[in-house]
Amino acid sequence: MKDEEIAAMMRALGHPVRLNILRIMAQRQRDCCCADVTDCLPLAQSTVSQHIKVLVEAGLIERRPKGTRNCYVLITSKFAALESAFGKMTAALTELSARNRHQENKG
Amino acid sequence: MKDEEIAAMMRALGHPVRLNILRIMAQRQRDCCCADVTDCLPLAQSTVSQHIKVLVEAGLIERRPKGTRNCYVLITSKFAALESAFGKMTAALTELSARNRHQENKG
DNA sequence: TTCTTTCATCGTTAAACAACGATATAGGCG
DNA sequence: CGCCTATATCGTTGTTTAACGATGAAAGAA
Repeated sequence: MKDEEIAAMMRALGHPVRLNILRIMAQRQRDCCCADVTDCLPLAQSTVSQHIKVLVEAGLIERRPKGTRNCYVLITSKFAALESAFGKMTAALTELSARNRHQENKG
Repeated sequence: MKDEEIAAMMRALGHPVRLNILRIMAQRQRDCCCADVTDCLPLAQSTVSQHIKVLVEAGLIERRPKGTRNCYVLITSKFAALESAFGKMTAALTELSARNRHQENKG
């Protein structure tokens, strides 16, 4: 996973409303459409739709047209991939950082 | 860890240059100052300093004045905390999402 | 066909971000 | 003290984001 892609997903997750939207979508029994999310938030429908679009474009959720509504589902594989990539990055940073501190103590 | 804090860290990580800066800081042997980072990037010093500020304010790195320079070190505990929070969130989302799909298949 | 519902998109506004060059401050050196 | 170095901050510019109300398109009901 390239930095650009990781950063794009992080950016999509970098807004509390969008974290909330993801939880609402996950908690919702069965289908979850835009109106369901809007009902749970003090935001205009257009604003919610815009946030949803950001999540779709980041590849974190999927749109499924269903009659007159659009249902959204999480793409769990993408969350897993991001978690893995982030974990690897954190491990690398932490390891290098620790090694440097070790040398610092010696010098 | 609250959504607002998670989102703030995610936002700070949501730019490829900042991911790069973190790697540069971690890879660097011993101290890492602003000039060291700037040397590795095709960006103005002021721009790099600004990115560093974002990382400091997100609580991901720490500034340590050292003579005429400022050294920066990763706060590994914050990375661990974020990784943990993100992992929990992902697990919750995935679990709920899977349960809903299960019920969907039944209904 | 006509009305209703759902929702994405448009247009707007204000705020935040990203990049730059220029400036200012603070620590060391002569 | 005066000079140099490192770097944070200022001011500017152009871009992106976040929020809203209004509009428009598509599916279904009357």
